[in-house]
Amino acid sequence: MTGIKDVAERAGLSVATVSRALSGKGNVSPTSRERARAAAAELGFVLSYHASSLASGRTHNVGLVVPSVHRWFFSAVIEGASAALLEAGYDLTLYNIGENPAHRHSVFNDFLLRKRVDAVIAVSLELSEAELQQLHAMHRPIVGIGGPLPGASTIRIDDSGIARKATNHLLGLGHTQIAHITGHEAYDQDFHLPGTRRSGFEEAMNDAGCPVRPEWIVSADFTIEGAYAAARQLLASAPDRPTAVFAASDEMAIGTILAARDFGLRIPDDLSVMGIDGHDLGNVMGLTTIDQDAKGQGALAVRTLLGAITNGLVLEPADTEHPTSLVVRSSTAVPKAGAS
Amino acid sequence: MTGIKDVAERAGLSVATVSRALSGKGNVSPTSRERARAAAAELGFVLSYHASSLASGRTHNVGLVVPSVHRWFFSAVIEGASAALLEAGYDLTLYNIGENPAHRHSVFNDFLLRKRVDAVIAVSLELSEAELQQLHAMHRPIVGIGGPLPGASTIRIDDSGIARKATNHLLGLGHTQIAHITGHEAYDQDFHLPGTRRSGFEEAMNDAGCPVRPEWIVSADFTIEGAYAAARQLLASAPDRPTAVFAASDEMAIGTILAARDFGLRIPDDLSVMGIDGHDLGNVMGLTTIDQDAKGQGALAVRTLLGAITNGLVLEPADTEHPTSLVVRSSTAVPKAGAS
DNA sequence: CGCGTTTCCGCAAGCGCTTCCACAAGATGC
DNA sequence: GCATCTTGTGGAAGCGCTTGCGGAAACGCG
Repeated sequence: MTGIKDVAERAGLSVATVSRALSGKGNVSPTSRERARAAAAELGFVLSYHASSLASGRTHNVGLVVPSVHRWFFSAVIEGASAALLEAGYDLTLYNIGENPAHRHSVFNDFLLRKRVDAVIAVSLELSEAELQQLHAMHRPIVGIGGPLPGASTIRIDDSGIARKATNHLLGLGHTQIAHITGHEAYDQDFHLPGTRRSGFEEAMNDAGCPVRPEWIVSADFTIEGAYAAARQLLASAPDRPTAVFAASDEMAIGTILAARDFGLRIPDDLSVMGIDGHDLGNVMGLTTIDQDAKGQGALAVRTLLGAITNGLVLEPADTEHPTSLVVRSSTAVPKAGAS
Repeated sequence: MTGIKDVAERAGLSVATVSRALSGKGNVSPTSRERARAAAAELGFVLSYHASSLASGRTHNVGLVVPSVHRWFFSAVIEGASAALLEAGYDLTLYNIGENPAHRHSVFNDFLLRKRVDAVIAVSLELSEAELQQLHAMHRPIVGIGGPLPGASTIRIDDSGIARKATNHLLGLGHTQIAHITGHEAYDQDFHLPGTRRSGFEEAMNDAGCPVRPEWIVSADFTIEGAYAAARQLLASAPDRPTAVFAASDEMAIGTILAARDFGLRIPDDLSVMGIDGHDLGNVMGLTTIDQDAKGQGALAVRTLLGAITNGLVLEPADTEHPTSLVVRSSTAVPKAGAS
């Protein structure tokens, strides 16, 4: 294997100068810099990042902790973060927690402590006291996405506001009989997200003077499958059916649409449906939604961290609100005349 | 930061012995081993993997190169691989190539050569000569999934066989008017996968004495959206419509089902649809499919690589065929009497 | 032209581990 | 009884870089 020594020899420079030339730090004359570059290129030399990390303390590697890689939000964040990191020359180490508690435990008590990452992005994770402590014990910048993360900077969206905005969209079309699909309570304990969106919904309804019917608030697990089942129950009773459904996520909105079709309901004629997210399938499904730009959130997290790393300053815990946008497609419309 | 030196001091042992005790290699008396462990635990000590890698040449890190993290197959492979790696104490570095050619270039010419990974898993990537060369220049074990990878071990499924199996399922139900949704030619150049599945389809049709109608073979880009558009065209002409569609992937089958619904076609009464994959949505959509266990393939790739790493032997290029299974759900049925 | 600055560069000391080697005991063989 | 293994341990030499330090060369200024 060719090392920096070989490059130095070939370039007729010292190892130190080659190191500085290639990393761009320190004063190196343009001539030497060019010679170092040329020699490295000719030899196909690429720095050993282990050695580099060991010597410099910088790993050029960011850890990304996610609860799952399958669900839309997480894969979108990964996509956004990975592109931004690649661009910056950083590696991305993925820690996919999954369902297994043992895995979760080892990620926090082992993997993250290996001093292999310069920074950590944690996505939608509600951490225990102990986990939080381990995280901070790394003494590395941390950014949380999609959930609170005490002591760390977070990127979030205005969940309550967008729920109001979504509900107002339906109200504005003339709907008054609106159901809401929220997340299970278990999720609420973690991220408070279902509850926040739900209260946004209720506020908007109250402001409009529309009663919120408790039996029209059903919960699911944020997946298409789960919402499909929940929506089937909601839509089962023909005479007493909402004219619109606001789901707390696009995946649940899609499940609702699938369920509606099973009952022969036409979207949006018989039922308007909207969600929150900006899911890729939204386009095919004609889903009206509020786009939260998950990719952008991932990229922003990376920019935040890299800024902190290169400035060497400790990341001040701060909340950044990420913008969202209403995307109107064909799943929402004025309620059919005659529908109550 | 506490280092191995502190542990050694606390345990009353030499650094060398502590290293051996913690790694489990070399001869260490049970007493010393226990003392080392205890001291490490008390200090909350976790090895610096940089230093460890530098000294030992082993990184405890595997690189996973994927074209995208969004599409089902890739995220399933990631999920499977990540769990298996976590289990083994290995880190997973994710290289998401994406659409950007510059990213692709830097992954192969830069990132992978940083000597940070012990092995590489490449998923569904058709590599150029140069990329292949860079990959092999790492001198690390490589496993390919979902596509050929010259000079490396690969894990694959019997594409032709499962296409025949799928087609035979439809034929067995009594369908003769079967359409096929294949992948675009561009994909064929890469993975040969669409072509292989397509010929499996054609073989089965020929064997059954059913004519293959060229206008009933349409292509899409393997996504739900793409197949949705393609299927709309396919299904547009009411009088002359297939009674069944076999899509080369579940995502495309789902797109087909969505399109069929737009035309008021009932699944499976008016149209049987099946795919290949084992997509999570298959359940909700009632999709008959051939499950290829992508997670299992990811896990198998990891096991193969770890075996090679720990045995220190070069991985003999070998093809492993991963088993698949027919999953019959509600999207396929005997064709309606009266349909041609 | 001399002197203080600045720029560029090489030396060498690490970064925090692993592992080769040597060595001291205790175990074993004849 | 002595020679020979085996086992457990510590010393020390790296692994392949980065970077502080000091010297040499180039520069600016009166």
